[in-house]
Amino acid sequence: MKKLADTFHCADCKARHRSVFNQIPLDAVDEVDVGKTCFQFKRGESIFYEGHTPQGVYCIETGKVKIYRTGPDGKDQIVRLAREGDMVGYRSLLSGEKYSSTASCLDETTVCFVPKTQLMSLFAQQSCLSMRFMQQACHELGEAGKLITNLAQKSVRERMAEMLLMLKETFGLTEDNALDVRLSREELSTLAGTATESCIRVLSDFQQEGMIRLDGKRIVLQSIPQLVRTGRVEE
Amino acid sequence: MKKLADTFHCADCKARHRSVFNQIPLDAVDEVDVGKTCFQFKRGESIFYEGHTPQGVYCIETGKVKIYRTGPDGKDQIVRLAREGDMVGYRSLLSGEKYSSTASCLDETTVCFVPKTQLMSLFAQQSCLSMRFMQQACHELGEAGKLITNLAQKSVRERMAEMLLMLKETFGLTEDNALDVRLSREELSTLAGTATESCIRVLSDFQQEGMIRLDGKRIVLQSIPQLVRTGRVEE
DNA sequence: CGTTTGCTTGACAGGACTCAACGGATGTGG
DNA sequence: CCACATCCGTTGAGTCCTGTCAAGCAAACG
Repeated sequence: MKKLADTFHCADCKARHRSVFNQIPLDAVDEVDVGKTCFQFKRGESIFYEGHTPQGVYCIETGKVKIYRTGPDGKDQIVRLAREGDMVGYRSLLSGEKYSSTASCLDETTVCFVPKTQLMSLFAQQSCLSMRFMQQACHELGEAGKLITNLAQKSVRERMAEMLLMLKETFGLTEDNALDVRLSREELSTLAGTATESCIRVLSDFQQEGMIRLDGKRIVLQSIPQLVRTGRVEE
Repeated sequence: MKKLADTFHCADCKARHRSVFNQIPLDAVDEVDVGKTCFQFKRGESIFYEGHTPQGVYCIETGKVKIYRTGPDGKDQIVRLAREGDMVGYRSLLSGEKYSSTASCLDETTVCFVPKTQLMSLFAQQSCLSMRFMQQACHELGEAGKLITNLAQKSVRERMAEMLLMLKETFGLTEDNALDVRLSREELSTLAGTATESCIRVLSDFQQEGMIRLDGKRIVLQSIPQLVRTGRVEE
């Protein structure tokens, strides 16, 4: 982790259009910079830890982050993924609880830290902002409900197919249709809520069935309709 | 479902102290009544349905409600329980989505319906209110994360123990330590994310081990510490 | 009082996890 | 730049948990 000497400015941020700050008029957005500190993390480093007390929120400027909880056996469960423009750590701050999860970087990641006091003053100044945060929380709550139903009702095979599609939605594909994230087999299994070995077996099944092609850590999606069918994804 | 001729007044509501409206000063709380409609539901009736478009939010005046999603096989998964003072249906309204779940009454239940326009005008008038909604959503998001980890990592036995404790927290106990909710075996299994038969077997195991006593639909908790241990509940 | 719904038990099959072993990749330090 | 160590990915074997199917009985309900 490295504290950056000069801070990024929200006005310049490429990810602003997809962030919760996107409704704030351009001439007021400098207000968000007040009190801000920027950090750089390497792959594997953590932004915050389960059990600690939140002091503010982190907005991802570049990079990819996994948010996970550690279960009673010490096994991890990824509950959310985030990329540039996404907010992390706001959940616990706003509910007034300690962090219930750890945020760890999947890539080299730069984040802007907005302290609690500044966030609260922003809420007071920009009434649309608390609305946007609320929307965000409510949207994620819906996503969480979906995940709950899937974990409770779908087979490992179905969950794996769905997970691959979710990764596509979240991080997109490279030119050759590979998922644009670097995740270990263990992280994939943690996402799908299964054992690493089961995850590997299902992936190789998918490859034999022509749905995907494995190329080291890279996963190329070859037949999305087939993945949708095996994942029984609605909509 | 019965539309009530006269509406309840928030100022008189016994559940107001534990609702999201509890920060609004008493002399301003009548504002919440504006545009309100009150309904009465019998056990088994639904307040809203998955797929429909939200027009407002429902605040429970008396009664108990389950919020559940229907999975691809038509199997239900309860994602949340609510009681008097709790808000239902706000998630979808505020994220601007259709209902992702159905709310169904476990008891005779009376609710106050606050239309969307009125809620928005309340947000504008009472800045603390949007803050309270946000807190609520963020808190539930934490609960959802807990549920996700449990479903992914715990055994049916462990989840059942945890569920019984959760029901105790949510609805409390009668004088003789029975859970103060009426849930069928099928609803219990839907809560724990398991099959009805598995649910029944685990309950009868728990009874033989002296943790609980079954008396028809009533479940008497006899050893809470033992339940905590078998559920591996943290905190 | 018949019909339907819910509860319970048994038998069975199969999915998914655990344990163990091995080769390959990755990374580190001398 | 090489040797070593560790981590990661993969495969096989075995077990057990958990879901499904079927049937009987009790309870609720109109």
